[in-house]
Amino acid sequence: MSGLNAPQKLAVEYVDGPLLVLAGAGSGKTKVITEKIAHLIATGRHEAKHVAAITFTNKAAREMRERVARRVKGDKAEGLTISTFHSLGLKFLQIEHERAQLRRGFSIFDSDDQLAIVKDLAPAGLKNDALYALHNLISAAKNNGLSPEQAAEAARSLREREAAGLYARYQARLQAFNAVDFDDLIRLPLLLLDADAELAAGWRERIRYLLVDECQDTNGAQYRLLKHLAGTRGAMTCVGDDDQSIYAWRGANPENLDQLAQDYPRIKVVMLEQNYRCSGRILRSANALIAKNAHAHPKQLWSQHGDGEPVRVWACKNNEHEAERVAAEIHYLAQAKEILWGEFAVLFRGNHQSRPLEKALQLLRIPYHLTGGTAFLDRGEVKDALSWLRVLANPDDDAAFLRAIASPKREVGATTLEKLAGLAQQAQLSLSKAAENISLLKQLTPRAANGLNEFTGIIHRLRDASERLTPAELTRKLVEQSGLLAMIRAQCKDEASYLRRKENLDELALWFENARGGGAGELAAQLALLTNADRGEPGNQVRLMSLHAAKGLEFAAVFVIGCDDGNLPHSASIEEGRLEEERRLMYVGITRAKAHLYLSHNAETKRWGSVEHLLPSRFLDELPAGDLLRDGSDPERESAEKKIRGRASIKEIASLFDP
DNA sequence: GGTGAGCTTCTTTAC
DNA sequence: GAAGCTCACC
Repeated sequence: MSGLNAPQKLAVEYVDGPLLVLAGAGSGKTKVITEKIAHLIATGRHEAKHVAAITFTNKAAREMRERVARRVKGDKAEGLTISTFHSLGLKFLQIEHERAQLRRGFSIFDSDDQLAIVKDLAPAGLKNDALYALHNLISAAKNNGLSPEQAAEAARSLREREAAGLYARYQARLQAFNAVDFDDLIRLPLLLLDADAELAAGWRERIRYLLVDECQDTNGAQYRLLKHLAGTRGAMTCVGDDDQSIYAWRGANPENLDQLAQDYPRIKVVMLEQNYRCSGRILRSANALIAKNAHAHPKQLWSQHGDGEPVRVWACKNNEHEAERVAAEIHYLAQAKEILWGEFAVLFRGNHQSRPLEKALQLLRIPYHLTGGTAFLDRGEVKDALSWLRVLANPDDDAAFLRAIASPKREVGATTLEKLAGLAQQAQLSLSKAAENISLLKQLTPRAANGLNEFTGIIHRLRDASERLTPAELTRKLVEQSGLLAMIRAQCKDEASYLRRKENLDELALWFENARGGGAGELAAQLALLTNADRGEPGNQVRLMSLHAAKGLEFAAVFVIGCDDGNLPHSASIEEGRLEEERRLMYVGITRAKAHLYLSHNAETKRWGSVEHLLPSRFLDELPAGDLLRDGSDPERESAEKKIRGRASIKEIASLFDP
């Protein structure tokens, strides 16, 4: 174990009881976790198969897996669990599915599927935001580990009581579909562990040492789950930073960090306050910003680094201008400072902000990798194929059936489906099973029955074949036999768009090829937990991602774009009084940078087609003026720098490639 | 039952 | 400014 400072060393070596590591940004917390895993294994304290590290994003899990692989060689790391809370919950449910009253191949409902249930059950005519609100209330109850009954008892308003009633029916619907939603991946394991001490003991036997990253992001249910896994002996290390709590909107409860000390009075607390990442000016900016938040336990982050470059604050005309400046500056810095493409990151509040950037980077032939969002899984053709896989694995998945039966169209329309739904309900069957039922089919028009028969036939053939095929092969076969490929071919007017969509389907199959464990159904469930962030290896490419996705990463040069009031902080968060979380988000962005930091704002932006005027983010005013270099504040320096860069516009740089 | 024109409507973030 | 929805029409 090399290169650890005293508190880091203490955190790694302390294994005699529960440990809380309060780790400031850039203080080496991932290093502590990976070193600790290596330490636990190397000292023979625990075999790898009894150690589990939990993170919040798949990306963080992968990052940690890579770092552990570099640190622990050979088969020593065999059986080590590094996964997200949700992946662990999924694994738990796939093993314990019977106790959870789920059948093998159960589906995971994504946000769209979930909302569709709410829409179906809620009073007709509710607007989208009311439906979202209801779903959020259900989700909040689940995140607190409440059952529908408990939610009803806890309800403090009419709205909440109505939502609790809806929750009960929502859950019944999921049960009927042999499906779970994201929240159930935490709630159901918790429910089972609460109810069965033996089961809990069994899982503690499997997971004898637990490490939890980003502990401030745990919600109520996750916190109780981790207590189950750690048990009363508290064989665990929790790492967290309340200043980087940015997930309250999905139920995260940073007070869980304090709760730990109450639940484990013997807990040892280690503070990591030395920042190894940021230059002096960057760190001072971050410290000044976060000091505006109320703190129960203020940290003092310090660093041995020199001042470094000033933090640049750019006033841009609009998003295109901003993107062009960023691209040109990256182009310049890469040459002048010999910074690799992969050491640049452009961070933004919303994923849609990447578009102008992509254009500008393409213009300059700068390779980039866009992570974040769920764009891949949201592609229509990918959803279609996944729906087919879900029906194959889970005949009770009505949501998947409804999508699959309509892609491609086979003369089964809304009228038939409504009729089928009625018949299915009477017979207590799922849609897919009802469609296989001859006597039920007789009650439909011959044309509709034909269409359903055709569908059922294909499903049966694929299901038979699925036993001999790998998930990847099954996916490829399905794409052909379902008629999906032909449908895409017919829909696409030009060859290029056909190929692009076909490629997405190829990529789906490829993902299955590289994934391990389970049949197509299990893999399809795992896939539901992935986002764009988890696709492909980002090579030596400029990284484009949301501020949320950037947590835990570091780069030589960071551009935080769109520092506009209303965007960062976001207007919705301002209205809901979540300004401190927005400030933490900005803090996370700033502290990703090692040497070069750029914060840009815009005079105007286009929103839904029309132009909107903007003011700079209020957070920019909270930064120490002495460490900033604002546009226009130092004309002499600016003109000197312009001379060094030697070019006026991105067009001129681009013309070097395309004369 | 399927299709396209014309209308409305906007989750930021992610498992 | 795109995506989804409704409705008239084939």
